[in-house]
Amino acid sequence: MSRQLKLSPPDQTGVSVIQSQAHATPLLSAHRAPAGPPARLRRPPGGKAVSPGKMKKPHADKDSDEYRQRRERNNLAVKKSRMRSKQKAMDTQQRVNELKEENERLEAKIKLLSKELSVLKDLFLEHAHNLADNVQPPADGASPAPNNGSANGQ
Amino acid sequence: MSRQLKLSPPDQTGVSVIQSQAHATPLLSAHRAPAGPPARLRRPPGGKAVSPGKMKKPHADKDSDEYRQRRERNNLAVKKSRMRSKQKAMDTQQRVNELKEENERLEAKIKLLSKELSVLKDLFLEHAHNLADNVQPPADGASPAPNNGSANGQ
DNA sequence: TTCTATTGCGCAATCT
DNA sequence: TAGATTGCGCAATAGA
Repeated sequence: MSRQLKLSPPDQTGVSVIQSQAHATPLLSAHRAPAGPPARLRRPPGGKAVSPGKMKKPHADKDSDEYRQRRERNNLAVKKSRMRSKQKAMDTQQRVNELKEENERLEAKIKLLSKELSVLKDLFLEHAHNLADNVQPPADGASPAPNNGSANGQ
Repeated sequence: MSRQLKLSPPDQTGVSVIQSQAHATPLLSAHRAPAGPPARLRRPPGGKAVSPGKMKKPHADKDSDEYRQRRERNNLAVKKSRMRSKQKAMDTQQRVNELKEENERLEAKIKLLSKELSVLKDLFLEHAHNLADNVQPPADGASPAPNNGSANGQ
């Protein structure tokens, strides 16, 4: 992850650079691999071909038994790692779906509660009026109870 | 994506299958590449080395100008595709974070509404009692009003 | 059929 | 030292 950010040369632009030498050299060149030729043309059967005593540490000959074992283990590790990566991506997507559903449930609940609240508020106001009417005995010819009211708090 | 599902041998389960032959064969073998040797040992500079007149259609020689152009275009496409893939993964992760926040907000709102509802219900009951007391002037020893009520909707 | 997009793979450099 | 990651290019093949 950080390797790229720390060491590798900018190849994000890529194309042009590669293009210029694409035909001349098979490819790979601006990357790492201090002692790593294209890998396809590497190690032409016949000799080291890379000037002996120059490479830091080829680790082992390509034919080496140890080399193959290392490669094999790494290949397995790579597969494993990639599998995990994909699984993780799928899990994340799944998580999104779950959260979406959860959200819908919560919104529905909010809607319900809001409705209930509204109804109760109306009832409350109505009763409050009734109470007031009772406390105030009807006198004169005034209208008994204009118990109307903008009973809407929502 | 679907290639795997249609043609390639089941390696989604992966590991085990691969493992079985991993050591035996150097590498690459159960996959495609009908005419594609390991690629690392392929075309050792000096000769075709793959028995001339055998391959169905190598498309073009590795040295071919057209071949390099095709490879180059594909390499670009690959980079592009992988970039998209990673971006998508990041977006999905971001989506998860957003949904989580949204959820918290909704839950908080539900908590608030529930509390409001609770308070209002209590008030309502209280007022109902008061109303009943006023309406029913104290007489005898009978209970003034059966104003009870299962005021619980939740 | 051709061209691009995807995907599995192995390699090598790095990271842990 | 070994396993885990990651960028890369290749080849097969899916998709248009």
